[in-house]
Amino acid sequence: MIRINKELLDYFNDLYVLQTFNFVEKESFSVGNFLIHQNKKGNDIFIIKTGITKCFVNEENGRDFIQEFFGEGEILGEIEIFTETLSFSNVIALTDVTAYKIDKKNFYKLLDTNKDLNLIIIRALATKIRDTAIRTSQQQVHPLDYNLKRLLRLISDQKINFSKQDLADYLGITLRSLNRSLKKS
Amino acid sequence: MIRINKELLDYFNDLYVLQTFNFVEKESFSVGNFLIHQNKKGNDIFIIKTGITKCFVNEENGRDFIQEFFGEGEILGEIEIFTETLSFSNVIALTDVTAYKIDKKNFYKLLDTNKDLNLIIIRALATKIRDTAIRTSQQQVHPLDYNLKRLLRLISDQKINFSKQDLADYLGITLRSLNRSLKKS
DNA sequence: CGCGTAATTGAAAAGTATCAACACTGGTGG
DNA sequence: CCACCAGTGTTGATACTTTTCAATTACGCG
Repeated sequence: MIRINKELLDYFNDLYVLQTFNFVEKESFSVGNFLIHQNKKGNDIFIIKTGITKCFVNEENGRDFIQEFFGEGEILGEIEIFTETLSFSNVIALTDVTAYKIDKKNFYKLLDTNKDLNLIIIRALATKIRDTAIRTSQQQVHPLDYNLKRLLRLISDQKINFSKQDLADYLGITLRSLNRSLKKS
Repeated sequence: MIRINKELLDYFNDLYVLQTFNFVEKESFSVGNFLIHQNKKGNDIFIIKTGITKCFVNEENGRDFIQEFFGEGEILGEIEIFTETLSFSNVIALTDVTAYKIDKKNFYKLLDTNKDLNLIIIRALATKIRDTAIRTSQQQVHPLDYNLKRLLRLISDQKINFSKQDLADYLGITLRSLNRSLKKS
């Protein structure tokens, strides 16, 4: 449930360490800070180096829906850049986070000069589509208890503690329903 | 709700007509035929030239969830190729469909030699992610009546008639619930 | 016409949301 | 040191929504 992308992480670690491309910056975010704001224009992409983030959409009715949790090596902000649209989601640091940052112009330059990276990005996007599609179809089609059991299994593998509200938002249900289902099982 | 991708369509139309790349085939599918089978290995990507397809996941409990309807210029089967996994969904022809087809090896060759195409594919994937994310969060967070009203508005723009079952599967609800909600409004 | 598929509807059961009250925790300031 | 507060978590009662099951009607086509 916390996605990582070792391939991308390695790539940007090298890029940064070897200084083969001088436009990669490193930036830090404390717990609770936003990396990306919904409905704002984004001019940078981030590659998470350490830490965990939460990507969520805030709907007009006040409820949040968590798209996914992103960890090491995951890329953020690329959708906005490629589709030339405003951000459709927020990204917030759940732990302290460090991330590589590149602005739009230089990211395109990097893609233009490094053929390898094109395929790596394509794979990253394809994986995002696949994971998201699988998760959303399962959540839509199965009852809460079933989804929660699966989620609890996934969580037990992680070191981080998720708040109950985040779990509810991830499942697309209310906190009350989450607690009831937890009680039953 | 029926996604199209003019950029990709133009690209492959040219490729086919100008014969600049000889490994693009054209294939036809009649209504109800499968372009892609869930849990099967796929070795080709398709670009829809004409017609409309339905991409849906069949869950073990028998229910279907419709990921999306794809029309002209949309690419199919690319996720399986890029992530090197079995198909996670079915794709079926809702109308008669014609599509360009390229096998994995030649698709990679094409990507390798045509830099333009890399960015076009990246944009296509990014758009898929964005559209899917926006739709699923709205469906999870809003009540049925709200979602149905939005959907009906989208449908009215299309020439094709969707079955009630498909609409229900698209919304992730039962046919009975769809009918009740339709009655009310 | 007759058959199969799609669409409609009712009634009861199951699942979720809403509202509201209360418990626990870790600060912060008097 | 304690009172207070804000954030998080828990629980009950009730209303509402959706599913399940089942029966019936409408429609297209050989």
